[in-house]
Amino acid sequence: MKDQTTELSTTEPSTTERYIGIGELARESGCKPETVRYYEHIGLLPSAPRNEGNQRRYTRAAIRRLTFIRHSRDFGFSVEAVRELLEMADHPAMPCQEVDTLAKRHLAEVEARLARLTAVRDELKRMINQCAGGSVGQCHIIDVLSDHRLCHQSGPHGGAEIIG
Amino acid sequence: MKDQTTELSTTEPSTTERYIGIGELARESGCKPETVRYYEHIGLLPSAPRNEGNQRRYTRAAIRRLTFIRHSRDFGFSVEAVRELLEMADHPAMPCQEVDTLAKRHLAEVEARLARLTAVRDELKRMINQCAGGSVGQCHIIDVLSDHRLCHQSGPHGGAEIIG
DNA sequence: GCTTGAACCTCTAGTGACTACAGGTATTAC
DNA sequence: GTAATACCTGTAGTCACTAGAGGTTCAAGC
Repeated sequence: MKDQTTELSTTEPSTTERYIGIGELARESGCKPETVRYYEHIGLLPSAPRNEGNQRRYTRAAIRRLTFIRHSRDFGFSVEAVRELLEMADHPAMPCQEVDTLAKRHLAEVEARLARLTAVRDELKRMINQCAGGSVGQCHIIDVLSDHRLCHQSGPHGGAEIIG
Repeated sequence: MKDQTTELSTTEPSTTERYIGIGELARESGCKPETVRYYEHIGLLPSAPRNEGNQRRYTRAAIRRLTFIRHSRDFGFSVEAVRELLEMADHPAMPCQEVDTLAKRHLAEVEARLARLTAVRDELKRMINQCAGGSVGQCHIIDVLSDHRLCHQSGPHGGAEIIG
């Protein structure tokens, strides 16, 4: 189940390994060349070695590291959290408690977002269903948006920044 | 149930209405003075009249309009959608079909986000539960992040930008 | 060897929806 | 009169990229 390819550092290519360009790396790991350059710029990926024409050359190790990054981002971890996860993944002998803590904290945030988003969905559904379809002046949707007291939820819904 | 305060335009204060400052307006409608100025800047709120000292003065109508904006934003409507909703609310005689369409489109987006966020939550839970608590090298969380094939979900989770 | 087109390079600016700050002016309470 | 607070404008920063300008390098075909 577990092999030796877990290490995510991109150092030391083996003697005859094939190098790939940034385009192929991007395709293989599901992102764009611009994003790869951006990740290098902010230090999630190490500076890639260059060929004589100043173009970046990558090995398979870079694909693994970038895939890890993309996958972590897909899970909603922030770039800073990904930075910490990479740091941990680069030290396989360390205890994984910190990884666990990070994941649990993120889960808690995801669940909070889910709760707020669910409340928003329910309220949206309710206001759409109650719209009788007349003029704007009689529109229940506009009413609810005008007056918080018409909401079934008690508190505010949580702010747009929280629900996406 | 319905009164004459639905109109959201901030024109024509009645002869003896009390004016309030930007701070009180912000408090009353649940946002910050900076945000009020920002909304004026992007044209969601009309330019407020000023007193002799160049400070903005508002009436109750501004509170209603700003509350509508904040409430719509809390529901996750984009600023551009809020702009359209305000335009509609300002014309109460028009049919409310467009309002309905806007709300339904937004509901569909919210439901899509909910589905992706739920998938992320389930996968996060699974990987946290399967972590035996040893070293990073044996950590199931790191494994799953390294290798998409270990996910129960088939496709990608949808991208961080989508889940918030 | 030459040409063409794709891929690559750097650097800057833009996105959305605010938020924060700097450096100044006005109002209000005592 | 003075001190604290509220307000003003304008600019820059946030997050995680994305897009574009303007140029260079590479790979394939002739």
